[in-house]
Amino acid sequence: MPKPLPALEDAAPICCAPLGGAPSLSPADAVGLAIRLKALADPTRLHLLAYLLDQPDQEGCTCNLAPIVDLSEPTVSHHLKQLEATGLLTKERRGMSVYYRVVPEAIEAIGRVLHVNCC
Amino acid sequence: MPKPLPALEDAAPICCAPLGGAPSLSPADAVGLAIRLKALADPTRLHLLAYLLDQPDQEGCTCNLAPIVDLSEPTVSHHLKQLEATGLLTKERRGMSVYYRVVPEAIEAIGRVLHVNCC
DNA sequence: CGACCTCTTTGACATTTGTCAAATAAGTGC
DNA sequence: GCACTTATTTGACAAATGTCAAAGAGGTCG
Repeated sequence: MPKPLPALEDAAPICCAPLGGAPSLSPADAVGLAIRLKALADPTRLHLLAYLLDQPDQEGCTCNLAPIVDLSEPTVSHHLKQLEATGLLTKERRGMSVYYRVVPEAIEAIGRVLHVNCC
Repeated sequence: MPKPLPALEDAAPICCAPLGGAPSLSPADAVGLAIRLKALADPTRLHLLAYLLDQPDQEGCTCNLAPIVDLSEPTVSHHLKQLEATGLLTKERRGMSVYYRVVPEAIEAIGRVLHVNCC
């Protein structure tokens, strides 16, 4: 039985000790990191993030994003929900549309954990 | 049908343009990055990597690692194989044992892609 | 209200994943 | 060769994942 990854609320707060650091990765931190990495580990979600990062205001709405990745709106909605659940995106309703916006610090934070050697 | 992620050979060589960079993430790069991130996105594999990074020589053998993560040897072997397939570990047989060693540059490279804002 | 637009939820389905036990492979030493 | 140790492969299984169509929810505007 593959240990089911819990929702992020149950996981440790934002993980930051580098992977090989002095206080070795605790099991809870490993789970928290894994959840965040898994949210990132999908071509469609990476594509969505990259697209949003390239927008002037780093945001976009579902109906706008679905054509970009060439998937149905429900599917895109599903991906956006995952990205939001892990804090990689924020959502905001404005009128009829819902705008998703990148949280660059969240992406940065994950990147920092992977800094094993150099600066 | 969830597009099956191909083996890494088919994917782009080591990915390095930051996610939000000028040449927006190509589909091939997205797949390559996703494969690597997915290899990382598991608590057990993170645990294994963290443990290996903390060893003086950054290496260990299967029979040594299985107790660390409290899983059967076949399962650990399976995880190690994935890490090796994505270039995060190298393996080397010495006598009866097989030693796996971390490739810190590979982890670094992934971390760099996630550097969205600062230096 | 009612027609319309945008987005999310639900239900279904095939694929992938993590796990183990059992069998197999690779190496050592008698 | 044979017994033994270590590692991997195979086969099975439950759970998670990515996808869509259909139905529902939330807003807008006539």
